[in-house]
Amino acid sequence: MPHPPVHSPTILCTVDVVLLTLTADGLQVALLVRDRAPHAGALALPGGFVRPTEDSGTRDAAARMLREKTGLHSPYLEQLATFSGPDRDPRGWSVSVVYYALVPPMAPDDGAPAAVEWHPVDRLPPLPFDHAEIVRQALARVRSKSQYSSLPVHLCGERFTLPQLKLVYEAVLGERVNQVSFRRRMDELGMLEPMVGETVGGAHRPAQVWRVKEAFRGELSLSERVLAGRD
Amino acid sequence: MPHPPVHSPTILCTVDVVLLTLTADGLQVALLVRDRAPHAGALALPGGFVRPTEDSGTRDAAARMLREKTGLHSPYLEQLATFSGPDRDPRGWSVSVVYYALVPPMAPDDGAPAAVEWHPVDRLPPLPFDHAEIVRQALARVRSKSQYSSLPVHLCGERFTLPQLKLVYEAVLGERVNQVSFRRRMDELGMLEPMVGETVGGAHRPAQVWRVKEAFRGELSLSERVLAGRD
DNA sequence: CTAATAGTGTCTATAAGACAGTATACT
DNA sequence: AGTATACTGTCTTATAGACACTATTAG
Repeated sequence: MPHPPVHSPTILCTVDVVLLTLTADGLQVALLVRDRAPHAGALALPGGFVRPTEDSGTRDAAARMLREKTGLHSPYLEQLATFSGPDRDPRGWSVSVVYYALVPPMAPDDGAPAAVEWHPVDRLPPLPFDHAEIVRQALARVRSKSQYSSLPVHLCGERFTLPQLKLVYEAVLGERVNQVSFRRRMDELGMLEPMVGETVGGAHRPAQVWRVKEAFRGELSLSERVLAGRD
Repeated sequence: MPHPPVHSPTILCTVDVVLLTLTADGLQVALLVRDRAPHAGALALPGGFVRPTEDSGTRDAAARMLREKTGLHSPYLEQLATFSGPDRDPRGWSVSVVYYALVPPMAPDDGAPAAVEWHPVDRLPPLPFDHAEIVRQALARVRSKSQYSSLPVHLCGERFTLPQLKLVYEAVLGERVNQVSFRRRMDELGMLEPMVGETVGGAHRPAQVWRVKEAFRGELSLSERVLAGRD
C-alpha cells in the first residue's frame, strides 16, 4: 500500500480558536498566556496540536481546546479557514485549522480558568504567529455573516429583549440599525418566540423577553435580505 | 524546545481541488482517474500530499496540483474548507485543505492532459473519500457567492457580451435573471469596460463585447445587493 | 420588410427608512 | 402628571421587476 512521503519533513497540524464575546466595551476575544515555547508567556489564541487518537476531526479538536483551555462549551463553533506555511510557526511547516466561536458574556467566575483574558478586538496586544491576521479574518466573517443571519443571537444569553438584541447587532456591525426594519425582519424570520408574561425593564416601559425557538437553536437562520439596515 | 507529540500517529496532510467550468451542459467538475491506491482507477478530485519542501502554503500546493495534474493555471483559486477525520482516507487520520477554482471552458486540446474528465455536477459518478460532499459544498459556495459578487465572470473567457454573462449567471444560479436589473447592476459595479467597436453576433443585432477592467482582474467585486434577481 | 436578438425608458410593485404616534412602566 | 423607553402605524423613498419600445443586424 503506497504511503505518504515519509521522507518529507513532518507537517505540524494544529487547531486555533477565535472565541468572541460581547461586553459593554465591545467585542472581546479570548487570549491565553502561553505556557510553553515558542512564545512562552505571550498572549495568544487558544490552540494546540490535533490528537488523532482523541479527536474525531478538527472541529472536535477545537471543541476540546475550548474545553481544556477555557472551560467553556460553545454551542456555536464554525470553521473559519486554514492557515499554513513554513514560517508561521518557528517549529516548522504548519497547518492550522481555525474555528471561531461566539458565547454570551459570562459572569466573572463562570467556570472559566483565570488564565482566560478577554481583550477588545480593536485594541489587541501584539499577537504571536499569524494570530493577528486570524483574528482580523474572524471579525470580518462575523460582521459579514451578521448582515444576513441570526449569528449575533449567540452573543446574547438564552433570553433577551429586542432592544438588547438590536444593541448586539449594532455593536457587531459597528453601525446604527433601523428599529422598525429590525423588528420587521426578526418577525419575518420567525425564529424568536416571546416568553409570554415575561418582561424586563427598569424605570420605564418594560420590554418583552424573547428566546430562540427550539427548532432554530444551534443553527443559524439565514435571510435573503439584509437583517440590519442602517437608520 | 518542545516538540509536537511524536508518539501520535502521523496526520496525513493533503490538498484537493474542485475545478469547475461551464459548458452548454451546465457546470462541470474536473475528475481524474486515480493512478494509485487507495481507490486506484476510480474518478476523484485532483489532489495530493502537501510537500513542505516545495509548497509555500496549501494554496501553493493546490496551484501545483492543478498544474501537475490538469496542466491548467486558474487565476481564481479560493479556499473552500478543510475536511478531516480518521475515516475519510483509509491510509489514516487525514486533513485535506480543499480549494475551488473556476476556469473558462477550454478548447478541446488546450494543454489539458487527456486524463482530465469533465463531469456535470448534477450527474456525478460515485466518488471516493468524502469527495461527493466536498463537491456539494463547493457548489453551494459558488452559487452563494454568485448572488452578490462577480464570481461568474471567471467562467467566461477574457471577452464576453452581457447576454453571455447573463446566461452564465443563470446557469450557475439555476434560475432566470432579470435583464434590466442585471445590466443596471453590472453598470453600477463599474467593473466592466466595453471593447469599443467590438461586437459579436450572428444573424441579428450584434452585442457589445466587454472585459473586466484591469483594476478588477484577479479579484472579485462584491455587491451590497443581490446581483441577479429573478425575472 | 421580417425576424430575431440587443439594449433602453418607464411604470409598477415591493421593501426599507423616517417619523410620529400610542403604550406602559417608574417616580 | 412627567418622563423615558417600548412598540406600532403609516408615509416617503429607494430599489427591483415587468413590459413595452427602439436599435441593429441578416436574409
